[in-house]
Amino acid sequence: MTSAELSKIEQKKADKRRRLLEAALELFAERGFHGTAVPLVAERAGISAGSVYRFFESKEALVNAVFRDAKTRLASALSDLQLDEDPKRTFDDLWARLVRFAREDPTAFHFLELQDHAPYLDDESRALEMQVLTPIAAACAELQRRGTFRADVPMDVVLACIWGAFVGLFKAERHGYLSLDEARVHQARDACFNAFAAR
Amino acid sequence: MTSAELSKIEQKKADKRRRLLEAALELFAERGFHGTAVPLVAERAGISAGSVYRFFESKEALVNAVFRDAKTRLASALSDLQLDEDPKRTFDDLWARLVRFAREDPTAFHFLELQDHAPYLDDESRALEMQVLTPIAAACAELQRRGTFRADVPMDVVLACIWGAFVGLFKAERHGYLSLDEARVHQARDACFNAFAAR
DNA sequence: AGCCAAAGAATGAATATTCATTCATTTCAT
DNA sequence: ATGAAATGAATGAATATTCATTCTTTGGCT
Repeated sequence: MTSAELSKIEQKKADKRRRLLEAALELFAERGFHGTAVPLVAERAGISAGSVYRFFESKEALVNAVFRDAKTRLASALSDLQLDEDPKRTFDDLWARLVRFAREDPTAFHFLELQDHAPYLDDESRALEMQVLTPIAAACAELQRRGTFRADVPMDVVLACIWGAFVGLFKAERHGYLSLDEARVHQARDACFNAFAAR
Repeated sequence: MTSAELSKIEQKKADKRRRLLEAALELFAERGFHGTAVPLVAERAGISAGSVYRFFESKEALVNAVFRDAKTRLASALSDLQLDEDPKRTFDDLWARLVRFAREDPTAFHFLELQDHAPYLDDESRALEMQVLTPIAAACAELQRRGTFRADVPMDVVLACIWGAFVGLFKAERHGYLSLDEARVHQARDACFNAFAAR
């Protein structure tokens, strides 16, 4: 067996794994963990039910892998946030990255929104929760330090409100209450900024 | 049979129904619909598994009843919102009512947050979704009409952000990211107001 | 009142179904 | 031809729902 052939097989295997993760992401996002049957995931991924267990030792292991995958993608969308001279730019950059993730990976966004803090997530998955908040918190903290954001409102409150508003915005769009063009996304962004801007 | 005796039995039956709805609310909020076994709900309600079906024809019918119950309570917490002379007062009243509901009925709040738009909700339950948004939308619309809120940001966006921020705030508290005293709740309220206040 | 038969409510074991997981068999690549 | 990979029917545990039985209440009768 040549190394080229080996890699071909590895590639095929990796591809199946990817399809499996994607199918699971879609179905879990749509119907929840307990509401999704493993054979259905297998079918959507184009593999047999039995083969699922060649990749993941249990349904729980699968959902944790899906979670880590999605969370990691979100975290990397927020990594290397630039702290610009102009504080508003810093905020705009943060917001733009969030929007980009929600637009480019809407299923992952939906999944993370639903499965957060679920009891079937293991410790390693739990640990990842922070990793996303950290860069957002850092950006907000910097805005506070510079006096752009009011210093009297605790970090936690700022974060919860901004993140909540963002999630609410895209959830409303998903449910058809709302259609978000770029102008509206910018209005919402500026509203969130103004909410905590020092006067 | 006297009417007093009749009412005693009716009362007992109504009491069981209430316990059943409450147990279901708690468990569904905690573990989700598919993650909750009917016999467990029965046990927590202090009745037998079989008796559940004397009250509700199926698990789906049960979850829909729970949903309507919770949604109705939230709706009534927002009914008769006062439109004060002072626009800020109107907003503060709205916010205070939301806080009151989230504090007095946290399980219902949590449940509604999770089960919104779930596929097992029927048309009647879906119809109720609006009922809650309506008074909030009316209050915000009035604030826009009076020029307190900027008129260039669409209603939908204002609503989604404020509701999202509110939910995010209490979700963060539930997850232990945050502890909310009255001062912080007021800060968040004022931040939401400022977010959309005309300058 | 006090008793009794009929109706109704409640029970929880039994049933039917669904679903995660396993494994004997087949397919495929080398 | 051989071993790894894949399959999907078989397994068994879990679970929604049913139903034969038990218990409670009711309302007529003396």
